[in-house]
Amino acid sequence: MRLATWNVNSIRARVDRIVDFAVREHIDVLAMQEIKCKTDQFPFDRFEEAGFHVAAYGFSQWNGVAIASREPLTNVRTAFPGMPGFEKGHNGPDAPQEARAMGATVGGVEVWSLYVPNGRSLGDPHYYYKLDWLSALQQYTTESLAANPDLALALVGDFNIAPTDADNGDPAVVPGFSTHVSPPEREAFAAFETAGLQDVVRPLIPTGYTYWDYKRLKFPRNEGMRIDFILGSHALADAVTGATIHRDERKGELPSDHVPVVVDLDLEGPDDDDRPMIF
DNA sequence: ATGTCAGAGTTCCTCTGA
Repeated sequence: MRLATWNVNSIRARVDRIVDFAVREHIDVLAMQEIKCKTDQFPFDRFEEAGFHVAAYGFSQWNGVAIASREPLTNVRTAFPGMPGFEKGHNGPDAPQEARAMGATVGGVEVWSLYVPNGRSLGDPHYYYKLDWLSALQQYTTESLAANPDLALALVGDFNIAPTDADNGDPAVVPGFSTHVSPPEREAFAAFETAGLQDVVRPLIPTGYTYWDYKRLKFPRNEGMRIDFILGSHALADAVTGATIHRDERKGELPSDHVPVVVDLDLEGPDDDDRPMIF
């Protein structure tokens, strides 16, 4: 299985290049974030013509997540248990949930397409919403893997966190003043490792960014950030055979400000090697 | 220079979010 994640920054603005990419790169499962449309505005037909099933979820011009898959998606969910909401500048137990998470099972893998809240600025209500949201996701992950330690679980998407200083090449993002690099955000990211997940791309691609702001020639200057990740449980991580960050997708006409991150998975597992050969 | 985008409403500009 070839699994990809991409913050597309509006599916309608660039559906051509997204479907072209999925077909050209033989993507089996494409998790998308920031589709920026309502569910019924999603260009389902364009994906279906190319041979994909799609589940999409959005209810305003902001946020929105989707998963396209060669195989049918089952157990589609539009929130993880305990997912906090946000409304009118404040978070809290009564605030409505946003369209930031979609879970589905495909090919034996539980995949979550995630658009972690941006945080806006340190101390902003949105920043605490971000931390709460990550905490609830970590709790869900911990409980899922406690109940089923061999679950093939993939949390993929735009985490809006640069976990190390090497992941931040944008001089406008300053430790102590900016979101994405603050210790609480980095601790929230590291907590997924405690929960039993690992970044399955970094061992194969130690450096490089996945996002470059549109402003101020950030891409030509390579002042980007690594904020898009594929985190996997041990059952998923054991199956990884390759990874690619498609930096070229930041080039050309109408690019998203993020590029796709892809992993190849051999989910047949070691049992294949034990199977007797029959001639 | 917060120098770019995308979407929607207050529409052929201004606002919000990123």
